[in-house]
Amino acid sequence: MQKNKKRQIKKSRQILLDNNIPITKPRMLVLGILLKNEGPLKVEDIIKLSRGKLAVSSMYRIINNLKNLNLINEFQTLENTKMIELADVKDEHHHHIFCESCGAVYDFEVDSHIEKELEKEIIKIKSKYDIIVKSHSLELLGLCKTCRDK
Amino acid sequence: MQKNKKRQIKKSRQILLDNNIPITKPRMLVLGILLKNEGPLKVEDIIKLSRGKLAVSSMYRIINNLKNLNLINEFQTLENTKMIELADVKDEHHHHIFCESCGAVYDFEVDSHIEKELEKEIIKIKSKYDIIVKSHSLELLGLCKTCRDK
DNA sequence: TATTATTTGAGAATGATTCTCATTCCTGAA
DNA sequence: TTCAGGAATGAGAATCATTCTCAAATAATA
Ligand SMILES: [Mn+2]
Ligand SMILES: [Mn+2]
Ligand SMILES: [Zn+2]
Ligand SMILES: [Zn+2]
Repeated sequence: MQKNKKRQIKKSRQILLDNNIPITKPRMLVLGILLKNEGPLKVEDIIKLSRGKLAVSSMYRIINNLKNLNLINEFQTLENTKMIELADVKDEHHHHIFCESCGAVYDFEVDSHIEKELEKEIIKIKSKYDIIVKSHSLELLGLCKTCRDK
Repeated sequence: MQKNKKRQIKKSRQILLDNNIPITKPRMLVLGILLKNEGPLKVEDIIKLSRGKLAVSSMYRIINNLKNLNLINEFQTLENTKMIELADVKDEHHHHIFCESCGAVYDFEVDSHIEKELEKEIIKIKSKYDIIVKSHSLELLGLCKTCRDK
């Protein structure tokens, strides 16, 4: 576990170095939290997980920071709560499923062949709408097992 | 044009009747605005288009009203502004493309065969994640012609 | 038209996010 | 290693969207 933590610290530092922004305690803290919890987090969660070591205003500033560097994805839950997660590294790409009853969010990937198919289709859109498509997001809405069993 | 307006009024009234909620001036007004502008609107736009004939609080109440009846879709722009549009009627189904530069939002439909393909793929998700998928949303991010030309 | 429950309007209250600015912290040069 | 200058942070005020409250207006119904 200690090993893991060290690796995360190294990784956080590297991310900041790669992006030419100063290595500060608050930024290391936020990255550490995002690295440790791979799923998406609510702003509120990040605040809690930082256990008073981070001002709320700083947290928002840092998140916007990272967002501008395309280091994090942001999306909204069904109740319009903002959620944050580390961005996909190149190649990799994932989507989200929401349970419409309990609001849980799950990551998922589609088979690469359908992702390819999808992308082919998306490229056609350029000609139809005269828009060059840069990225896409697919979200599913459903009912998780726990909620179904109730 | 007058003809069109009358048709819209009739349609708005019918929507309210179908859903068993009282036909009131504010509700007719909001539905009229949503019917007239088929694209998605910001809350702010609806307020403007109602030209002082509608209290802000009422507008929010009515929107939530219609949302609970599944009569409208809601989504967020890139800048996290809420947008609203009349929901797809059965069968029909559409998606959105955002221009990441100017923020414009366009509706689009994917060819039915890929939509089918997509849905097939989505069904598999049930077994993988043990979630029954009810609906999906696909959003594209790109660059529109006007922005490209600049 | 009169009755009654529902809806509306106005503005207060709330909650999330941004802003401000004095203080603290990084970093690179000496 | 120390230090100076510029950038980042913390605390709380300000802003903005949305919800809440409740008295007054309105719609459905007979
Ligand atoms: Mn995710
Ligand atoms: Mn649309
Ligand atoms: Zn659930
Ligand atoms: Zn554009």
